Amino acid sequence: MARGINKVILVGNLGNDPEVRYTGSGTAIATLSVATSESWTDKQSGERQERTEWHRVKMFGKLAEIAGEYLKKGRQVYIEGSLRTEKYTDKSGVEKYSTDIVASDMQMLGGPGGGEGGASGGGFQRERPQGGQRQQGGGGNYGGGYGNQSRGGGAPAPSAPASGGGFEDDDIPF
Amino acid sequence: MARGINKVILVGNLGNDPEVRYTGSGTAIATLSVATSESWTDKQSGERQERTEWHRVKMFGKLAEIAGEYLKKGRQVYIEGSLRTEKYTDKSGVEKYSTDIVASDMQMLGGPGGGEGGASGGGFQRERPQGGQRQQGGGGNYGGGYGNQSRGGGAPAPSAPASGGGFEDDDIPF
Amino acid sequence: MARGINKVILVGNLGNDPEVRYTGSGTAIATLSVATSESWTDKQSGERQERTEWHRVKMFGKLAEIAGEYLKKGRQVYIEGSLRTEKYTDKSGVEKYSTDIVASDMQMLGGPGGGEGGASGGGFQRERPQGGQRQQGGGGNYGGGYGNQSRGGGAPAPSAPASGGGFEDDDIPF
Amino acid sequence: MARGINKVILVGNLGNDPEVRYTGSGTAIATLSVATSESWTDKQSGERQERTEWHRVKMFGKLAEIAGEYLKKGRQVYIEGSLRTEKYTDKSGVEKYSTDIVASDMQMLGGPGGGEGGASGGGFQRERPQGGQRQQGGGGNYGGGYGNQSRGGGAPAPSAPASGGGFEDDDIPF
DNA sequence: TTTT
DNA sequence: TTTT
Repeated sequence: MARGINKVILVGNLGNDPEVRYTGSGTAIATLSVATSESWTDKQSGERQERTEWHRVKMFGKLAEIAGEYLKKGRQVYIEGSLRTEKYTDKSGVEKYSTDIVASDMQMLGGPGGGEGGASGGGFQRERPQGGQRQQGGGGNYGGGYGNQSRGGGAPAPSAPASGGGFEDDDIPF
Repeated sequence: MARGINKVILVGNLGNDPEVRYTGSGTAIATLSVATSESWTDKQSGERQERTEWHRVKMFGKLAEIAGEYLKKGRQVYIEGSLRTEKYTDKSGVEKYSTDIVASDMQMLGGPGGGEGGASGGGFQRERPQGGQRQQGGGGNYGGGYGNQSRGGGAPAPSAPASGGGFEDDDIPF
Repeated sequence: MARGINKVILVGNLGNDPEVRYTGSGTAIATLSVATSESWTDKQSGERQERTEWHRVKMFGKLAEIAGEYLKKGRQVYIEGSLRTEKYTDKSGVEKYSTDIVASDMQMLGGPGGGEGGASGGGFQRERPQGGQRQQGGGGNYGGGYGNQSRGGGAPAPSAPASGGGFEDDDIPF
Repeated sequence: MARGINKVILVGNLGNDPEVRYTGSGTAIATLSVATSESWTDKQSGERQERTEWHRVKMFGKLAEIAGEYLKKGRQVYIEGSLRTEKYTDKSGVEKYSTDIVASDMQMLGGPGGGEGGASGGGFQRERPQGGQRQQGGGGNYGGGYGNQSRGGGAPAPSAPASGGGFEDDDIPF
């Protein structure tokens, strides 16, 4: 359980192709660099200004694999995740902090190459949700699959109603 | 998979105790009425105005059970979910539309009874996330458990790395 | 001030060109129909399923004008707004409810025509924020300008339609 | 205008009273330390784990003043803002990065002292929105006022510190 | 009514 | 390092 909400939503463009690595146990880890930018006209100078913010986004497991396969430099993406700040000591012994966004959901948007990138692979479809819930919040993007795994730790909650358990639509008293 | 993001975030108070029903197969379904309000001063009359928006929120499974057990009228909650509009025909044969928020996450906030309501029950804890991902977006609230079940359909995605699979912290190349 | 958060975030495609109308006082009102969809494989039948959710989005003022000018059927958009449910009586005297999303921010995403649609008009740039705050939350999209006006009252943006200008409720063509 | 969405939503508790400073031109700047935490049961050890994430949140102007007046250590808050990473060189000449959340909206939630903290001050009410728009996204919280000023430039709210008022970068005590 |  |  949580005490708190720690949520980040980004829509931006990749500055580079994703970097994908694998852990000893074979879990993919992707790192993305995502730019969000804005521009405005300076009131005093009247000049056009621009500021770009770069976000380091980490993805794990299936989501990382999809990122590695379909995302490319320049591509526009929607990312949902949470902030995680890590403290580390660099080679010179200096303590530093680094803030990442750990993605729980990702969705490719239009843009360069935007058209062809749909995850057509057979492994990513979502299965029929239980509980009469055809529709799911935030839902249905590539994070769906990995979200499962990562949010709740692999096994379904013990108390979850058995799947395939005769939940008929006309049972649903909406 | 999805084409699109359909996300609602509410922080509001319950107008009533949740109504909980059960499907034939035993899945709990809770309906909540959540108020979000705002007030402002009318520019012309200078009078104080207020508008309250009432949201009908549906929850399923474990999340519904927690709502039924811990949420009470007046309680302040955080809700995350998605919009679902249903078309139905009322008793007099009139076609109507009804828009619900299907919750994927919920978190009790302070307020009346706010202090004691933490889900202390043993069944709701999240298990250790895999993939070196100690932390999860939005995550970690009561929706975590049910999110699993509902987002991906019970069983973990087949391709998920085996849990308990020797994923050591020092494997994580952050 | 508010007691509560009432926030909607959509990424979807327009089912039609926006409909733009004007109030008696000249404020533009745009209505958009935005689809978010998802698909999954039914666990029992093994068949591919799809569900599309249609959202009615309202925009006002500058934001509505930009929508009318740049958005087209098929276009992918990011929308941020809030839920507003209206009760009304139809021609046959039946009470009905209708839930809209009142947009406070909008951003055109890639997709059909995605490349050319940037708001190049001279009136929409943001000026230099004060307070050392170069960067602003959510900020910087087309909603920025109108958000000003609508979120805080205060001094309407110079280009905003004059307030107090006979904007009667029955002018509102919802 | 923007190309991108950079949005953070937090619900957490303050680790300390806010620190409030003022720039040379009189703009308030508040720094908050907000904790979001989650706990889970480690699958291997079966032990209870907890991880707390600390977020540094910056507020400016009116929002900062409200924070300074009403927020206290332990208080639960809703924060909406955007990520901003600053590069700086510490005293020993080491380059470091620091990631803040620049708040655009804030709302006090229940909790210690949660009941009494409503912004009763006369200056914060929102005025009647124009355009038939009684209701506003996310809107209506304390960020409304300052959001105006910071999001769009345009005409600063009347009570906003004078723009162009010698707010130099080296005034900014980040 | 969109999109993939 | 992206994008417009």
